[in-house]
Amino acid sequence: MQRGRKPTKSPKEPDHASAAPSLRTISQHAGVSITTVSRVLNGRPGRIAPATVERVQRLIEEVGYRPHQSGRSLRTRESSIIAALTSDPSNAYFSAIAGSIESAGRNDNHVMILANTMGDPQRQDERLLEMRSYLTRGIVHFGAVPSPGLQRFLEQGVPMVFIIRPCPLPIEAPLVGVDDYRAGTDVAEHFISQDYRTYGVILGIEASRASERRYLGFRDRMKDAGHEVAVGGRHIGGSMMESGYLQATTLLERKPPPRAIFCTTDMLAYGAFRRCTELGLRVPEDVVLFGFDDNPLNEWVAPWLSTVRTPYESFGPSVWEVFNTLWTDRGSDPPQIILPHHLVIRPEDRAPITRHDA
Amino acid sequence: MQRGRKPTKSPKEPDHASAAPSLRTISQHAGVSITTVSRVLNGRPGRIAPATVERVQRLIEEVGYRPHQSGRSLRTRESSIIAALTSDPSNAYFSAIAGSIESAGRNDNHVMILANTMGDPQRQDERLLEMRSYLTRGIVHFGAVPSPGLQRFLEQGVPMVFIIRPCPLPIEAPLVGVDDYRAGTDVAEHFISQDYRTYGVILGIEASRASERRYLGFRDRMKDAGHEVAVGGRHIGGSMMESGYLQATTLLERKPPPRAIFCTTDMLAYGAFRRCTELGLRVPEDVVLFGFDDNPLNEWVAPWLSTVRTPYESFGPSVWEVFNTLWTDRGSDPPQIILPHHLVIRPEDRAPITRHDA
DNA sequence: CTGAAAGCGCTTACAG
DNA sequence: CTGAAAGCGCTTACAG
Repeated sequence: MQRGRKPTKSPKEPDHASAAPSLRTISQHAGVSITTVSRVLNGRPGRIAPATVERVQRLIEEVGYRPHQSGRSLRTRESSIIAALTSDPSNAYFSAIAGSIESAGRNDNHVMILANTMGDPQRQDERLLEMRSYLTRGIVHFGAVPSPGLQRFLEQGVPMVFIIRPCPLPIEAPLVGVDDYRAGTDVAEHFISQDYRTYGVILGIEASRASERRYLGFRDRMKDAGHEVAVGGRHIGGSMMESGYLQATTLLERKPPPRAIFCTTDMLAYGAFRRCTELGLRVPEDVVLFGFDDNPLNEWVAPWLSTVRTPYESFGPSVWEVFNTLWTDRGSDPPQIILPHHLVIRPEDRAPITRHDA
Repeated sequence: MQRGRKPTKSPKEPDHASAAPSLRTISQHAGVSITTVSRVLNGRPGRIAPATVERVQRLIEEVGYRPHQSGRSLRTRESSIIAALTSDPSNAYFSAIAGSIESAGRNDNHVMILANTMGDPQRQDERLLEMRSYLTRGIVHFGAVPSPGLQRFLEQGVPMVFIIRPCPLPIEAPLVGVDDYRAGTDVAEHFISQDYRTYGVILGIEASRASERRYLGFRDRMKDAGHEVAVGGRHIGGSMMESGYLQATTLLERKPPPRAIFCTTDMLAYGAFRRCTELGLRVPEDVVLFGFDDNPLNEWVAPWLSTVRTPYESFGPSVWEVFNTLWTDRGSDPPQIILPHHLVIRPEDRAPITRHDA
């Protein structure tokens, strides 16, 4: 099957490629130039005859034409892709936020790539390079770690926004998060008001500035009130739950054991919970666990977990807002959005749910 | 700043674009043609002088060059993107699977787009069209709904694999899942062996063939044994948890209420659990709840939930295997991989976790 | 072992 | 109001 003439067909032609129409397809059917179709598509200047617009639009609709992104972004040097990089993909709270970002992006026809860095600086850099090769318009970080690549990208002005966990480098970077320090003091305040007497804390990874700030706020307020805080340890690999379990093990061996424990994320508290039940301790009757994030599942399966609720549904729109700022007035101060938080004390009085339809 | 000569520069030139090297950058620095660089990059035929290879490779490494995906896929009419479409992004079990797929794709330099269809046929079709405009190499469906677009894409031979929930259309389509019917009978078998006497079931959405099959297997086996099964209702929108809650409400109003309830997914069981606790019923002492999937969080926060465990870590590699089959021998029967399942009965004897390092 | 050239699908000055 | 043409970065026959 040798064919050797000049105007070669496309190089590969997979079976289903025939199905994907191009600008040319539309232009031929409509009897106009591809320029015109492109302009209709983008609502561009150089106004086009209403009749033409309508005809072209109908055609586009009919064949389900969508411009090939590769052609478009090759030309414009810009894509409609944003990337969400995380070191902790199993975190359900992150999933919820990722979902909210994805939804918010929908309105602007953006698409979201999800990538796992495994919390490894080298992999993170690899991912960053990869994302650039896709001309991603923006990168969302959840749990970034310090790395040379991160530094370089930050300096190059690649639009990046950190969610919840601030940039791990000593650089002012765009952020959507909560006032971690303040939230920590709020939890301390609550503990003090309940007069729990003995206190402990279970921490996330060393590199997490969010975890650090929550802890500092908590500890500072406790110290002010003259209370000591026992530290269970640090997250040292494995899952957060495992880590919470191990740190709880350490804490609960103390004499006396802490009556109330602040965990800097719900996942840690889940692990601690298991240890408590193993020891026959009831939560919160014997040991109070206080988490952070309010994982969406809590209200169903963790009625024993008090926590700091952060509005995960708001992250999507806020991240979007930051990106828009970044895309338009580049050069201004890095935008930071601090979302409100509040304490959720459980068990709470729960009203039975009633069917709202039917 | 009017410039009008022929060899125009790139159309837009964002500030950070300078940072992204191209084939030309490398070729100039190396003093070879872009053809050669491209060949080194792809390990292509027409063997290249080892010295050249090395020089080029060093350069690539140095500047952190990665080929622009838009250029590449415009030329090859193929991308390295796979898409995961779901109607249920908040499902932690799905997140776990998505993570496993993403990891598996890593090895082959693929990237994963995550998109939410909201279970709406129209949105699903919109997403499908959009994914085609990105030339996605494959689409993974979790909870697809019947739609004209789905049908069309299936017929056009776009590589798609359904995970857990089979294709909702009467078409044989690639699948990675479990033997749902059999799993349903297994649960029934267990219930019977425990002699729980009164039985109920809480179901997912009508369109879910997976949920349906689990139910049928369960009901058939129960019927064989002469037991009746009370149906709580159907998922009719809202979250799965809410739905489980409402169906449990209905079931538990019966006289006598079911002693054991099979929920076709863990999320439904979570909702049911809340209703049980509201009514002061203990799980599993008063009401046995049996779920499906074994959400990774269960072992930490739901020691009361027995469930059918499906090996979510195996999904990534299996999905990949199916895609590879689809990409190579197109035309053969749609590959289907049935992963093994087993019952997890909780509360189980749990050995305390010990630190494996340090 | 290496390179010049064509062309994938798009957008956008430029010229009518 | 409309179109011809250039060029984004890549891969791949084809020709040395």
